[in-house]
Amino acid sequence: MPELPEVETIVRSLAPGICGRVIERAELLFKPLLRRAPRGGLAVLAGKRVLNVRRRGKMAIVECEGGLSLVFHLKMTGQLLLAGRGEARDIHTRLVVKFSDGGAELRFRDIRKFGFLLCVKGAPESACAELSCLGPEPLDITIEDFGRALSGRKARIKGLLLDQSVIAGIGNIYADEILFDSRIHPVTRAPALSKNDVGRLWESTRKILALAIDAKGSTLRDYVDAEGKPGGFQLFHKVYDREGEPCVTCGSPVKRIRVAGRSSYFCARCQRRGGRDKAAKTSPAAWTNSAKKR
DNA sequence: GCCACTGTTAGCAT
DNA sequence: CATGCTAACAGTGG
Repeated sequence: MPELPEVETIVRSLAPGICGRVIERAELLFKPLLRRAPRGGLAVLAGKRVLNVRRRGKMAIVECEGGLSLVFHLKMTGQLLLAGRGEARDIHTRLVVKFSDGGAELRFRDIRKFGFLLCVKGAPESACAELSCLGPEPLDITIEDFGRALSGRKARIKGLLLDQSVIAGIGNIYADEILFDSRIHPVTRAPALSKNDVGRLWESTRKILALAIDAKGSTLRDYVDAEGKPGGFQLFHKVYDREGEPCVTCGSPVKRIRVAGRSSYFCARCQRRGGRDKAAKTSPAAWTNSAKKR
């Protein structure tokens, strides 16, 4: 489940535990996890110090000496965990990174085996397509660029929010929560969004993701941070996984439909179809145009 | 037991 | 090109 807030929480909880430490060796327990690596594989990491841990979209990046980086995608059930060398590991552990100080090791655990790891040399953003194809970070993007990202698109807004090349880091849970907060129906096509809609969507995106990070992410099932602690934002979900329960705003039952191949929860009364404020209907492109004028 | 469903997205068909 | 399904995997719940 790790979406942007969960990966951000993982990165923040992992960084103090491994930054500055020297890697002794990495044990790859499930070979297909490693999608790409320099010749010789993960052995190149031996003796390298961890310099930094950061997030891009839903990916976690561990930057090491020698221009080497580990890029993790956790997909549905991946976890990055700090664990003492003696701590029991289960059959779902796919990678173990040991440090020469003999302290806590980094483990990648993944039940469904969808997750992947890249070991790249050089600036990760230019060294791997998985990162370079990502759209802007939702917490960094300006309202003008957000409108620009949607302009010219004809797909349903929910699908676009989930499209990592449009905007990076949003997944099924937060897409639904963001759409509810901005009172936009998930099947609304981008061209039907008014300027006002796009403005609210931008604001809700920032608001929901920031609140979720504050709460350390949402734990539905597998997600925990590097210390094994669950998040708390699931307690604040207003529509996700609440089919049939009353809308927290108007009391009408939360609906569930299929959009972009995913379960999508929304309130049919609060989230009207085809964009909200028809009177002021303006395509997302208007954001681009009005932004250029200023 | 069988079937539907799950937080993602690459790959393929339209 | 953009868009929209489906499969990849393992587990859970009806």
